[in-house]
Amino acid sequence: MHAFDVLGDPVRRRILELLAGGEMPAGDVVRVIGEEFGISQPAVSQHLKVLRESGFTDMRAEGTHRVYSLDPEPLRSVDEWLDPFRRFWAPRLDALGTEIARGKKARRDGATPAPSDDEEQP
Amino acid sequence: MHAFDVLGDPVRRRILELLAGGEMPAGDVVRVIGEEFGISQPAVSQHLKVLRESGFTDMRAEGTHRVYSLDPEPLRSVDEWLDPFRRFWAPRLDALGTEIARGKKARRDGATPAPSDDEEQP
DNA sequence: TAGAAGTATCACCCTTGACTTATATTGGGC
DNA sequence: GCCCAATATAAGTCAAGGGTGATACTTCTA
Repeated sequence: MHAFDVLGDPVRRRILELLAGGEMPAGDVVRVIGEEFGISQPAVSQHLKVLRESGFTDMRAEGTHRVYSLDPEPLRSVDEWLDPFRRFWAPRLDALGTEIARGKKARRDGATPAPSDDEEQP
Repeated sequence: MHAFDVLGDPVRRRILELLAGGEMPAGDVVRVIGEEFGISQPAVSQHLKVLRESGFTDMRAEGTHRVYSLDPEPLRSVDEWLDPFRRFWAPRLDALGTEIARGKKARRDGATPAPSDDEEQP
């Protein structure tokens, strides 16, 4: 399952938000999510499974408890996917000068400004 | 449809990448996506509809053509949703812009980017 | 005005995924 | 050793969404 599919479900997004606050046993997740979304223990368990298998969480056993924690890797990938778009709303971040220069130059040359990535110029 | 659901589809993600390179008539999108994914014109048109209705794109008519362009707002929301998680992979969230600039500079200077954070100081 | 190009919409099929209830599994305490 | 608590898995239902071919709509052009 692709990272964006995983994040497509509001329950899973909420679970990740919970885990961003620190590790948590499955039971606690079930309780909170159960209250907030009105779904059963198996439903939550299945969401935890998806998160686990897609790499969003780590899990360790502690007695009969399963303690879940956030693994940021997939979120980081999502963040990276956003990179080429970021220039649309974060003009001052990163290589703005370069981008503007290229855009102006391209326009001067009669081309459509290229979007793709940032390389620096001489 | 929630932004993350929209992004859950690889075809739609690809269309957004295309539009990040500049506005494009539906026909061009159909051609490129058709080649890359092997799906029909109606399929692409339906994806464009989803993108339009969920705010990811703007559209204007130009004769019989429909010219699509990127609207960054929803992607920006996604980016914001990531904020609370960024501390897991971005050192010094409080100065993110600065950090990115510094990283770029370091790379330009020929330094190998360190895998772990926290090796530089103010 | 007819016809073609460009695009959207319709009606339908099929798969996928998010639930449910019931049950299996495993560890701790008595 | 038993039983309960904590969690996972199984089996089944249902709705949503993505695909297709057919068709409608609109605007240029001959």
